[in-house]
Amino acid sequence: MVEIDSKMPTRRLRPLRRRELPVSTVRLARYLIGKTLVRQLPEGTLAGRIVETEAYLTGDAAAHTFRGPTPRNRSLYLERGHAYVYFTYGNHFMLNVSGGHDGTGEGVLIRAVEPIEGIELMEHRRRTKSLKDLARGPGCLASALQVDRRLDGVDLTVRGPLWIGTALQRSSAIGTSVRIGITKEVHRLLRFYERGSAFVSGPRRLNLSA
DNA sequence: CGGCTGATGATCT
DNA sequence: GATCATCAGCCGG
Repeated sequence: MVEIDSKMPTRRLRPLRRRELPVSTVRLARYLIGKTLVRQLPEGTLAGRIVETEAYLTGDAAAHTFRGPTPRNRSLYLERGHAYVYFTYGNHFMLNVSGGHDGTGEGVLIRAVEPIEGIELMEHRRRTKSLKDLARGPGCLASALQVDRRLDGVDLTVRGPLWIGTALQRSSAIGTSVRIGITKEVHRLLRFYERGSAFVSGPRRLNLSA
């Protein structure tokens, strides 16, 4: 039993309840650091510890909702705790958690996780055995966890194909920086990461101070 | 490690 | 037609 448990750590988890999620999207982005992202597939369970997030807010020119609702971004307007998955650069899916109340177009981009469970499946999918590179960066993360548009709109607060569980281990200090890969609102400090984690993306200079 | 570049296609103007 | 919340590969230091 002990052995099975160590290979399936997500057995000990429960989904986060919606009322536990901060309504403030900035607070949600910080809150999600250290929590567990779980992907359940017929072949097994994949899971990782969230180590890097970014907030995208109302009135934020870098947010997909800046010009209002469109068919693509409608999931961002759902009550907090739903998935917004979109496709970009011709190759990659990105996973967000919707923030705020129903009708508020905010979200948290999940940029990196520390692999916890289903590592062999992730290695196969990503075609690398470098643990730290399996889910480092939002496109890599989506590929490793087999996240695609079919998961757009799913409720992340209930056990299902994709959900967010409680933390397995406490997070160390959270650092703050500018967001990565955007061309607007570049100065805003809306990226959050676990300090000292080897699984965080981005240039080293963004991963030092608080 | 940091910097640069091409790939690739959905989305919105 | 431009843009894009990226990545892998390649180069120089």
